[in-house]
Amino acid sequence: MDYLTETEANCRAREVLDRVGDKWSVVVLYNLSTGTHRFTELRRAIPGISQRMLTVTLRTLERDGLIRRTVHPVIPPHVDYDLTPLGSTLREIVGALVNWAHDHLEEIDEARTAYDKV
Amino acid sequence: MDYLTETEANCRAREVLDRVGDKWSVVVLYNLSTGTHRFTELRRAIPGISQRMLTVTLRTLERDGLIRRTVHPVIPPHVDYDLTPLGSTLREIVGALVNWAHDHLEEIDEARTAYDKV
DNA sequence: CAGTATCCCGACCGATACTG
DNA sequence: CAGTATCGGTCGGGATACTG
Repeated sequence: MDYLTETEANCRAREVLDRVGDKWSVVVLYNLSTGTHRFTELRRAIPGISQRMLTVTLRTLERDGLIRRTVHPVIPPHVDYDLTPLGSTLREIVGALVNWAHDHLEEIDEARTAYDKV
Repeated sequence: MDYLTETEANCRAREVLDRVGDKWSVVVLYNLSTGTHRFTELRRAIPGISQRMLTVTLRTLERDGLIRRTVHPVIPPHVDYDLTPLGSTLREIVGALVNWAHDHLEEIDEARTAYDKV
């Protein structure tokens, strides 16, 4: 693993990391890692996300060029979301992150409990 | 890459991802990836972080068992921070994330500009 | 179905001052 | 040096209602 200098790592990269690190982006990207999904599919797949926040998150990811929004002009409306090539370069990292969180949930819970006990 | 079911990926893991994904955690973890650092070293290394937020971030990471805080009882105070074994398991992922952000800054900027122009 | 549009509360976080 | 304490503004984000 190469390490960037402090300046490289911390200055502009922080802006980008803020994006990836907001409340819902990683989960949305993870769900789109498996392929194309519609708005309502994502809403169902992500417990707790509000309609507003799903919209906002999707727009932000689209603006950043990470996902593509495809509108099919039919009635009722049909909109598909999938990863762009740029978004696909995040697939591995996002997957690793979600797997890490899943694998270390209990360790973190234990650490918190131990910390709070003191 | 194995994909977790929606439920596995989204429920409890979201709590953990919120931690990793907050404003400063990734940057602090990244800086500690290179080894032990003192409070003021981190403060200098991370432009824009306030004293308060560095303290809060370090406490949270310590509580979650990701970093270790070592107080040397001398005057003036000397406190070291480094990754725990659990924290070390995040090293690769955090490094990949920071490198990704650094490598794709321009693409994202271009995507934003293009999106905003429409 | 896939959104907009508002309202509004609470937390996040920066600024500042103080301390063992 | 490495914090803690307090204040206050901003804004993330939930709830609700409405629409092409």
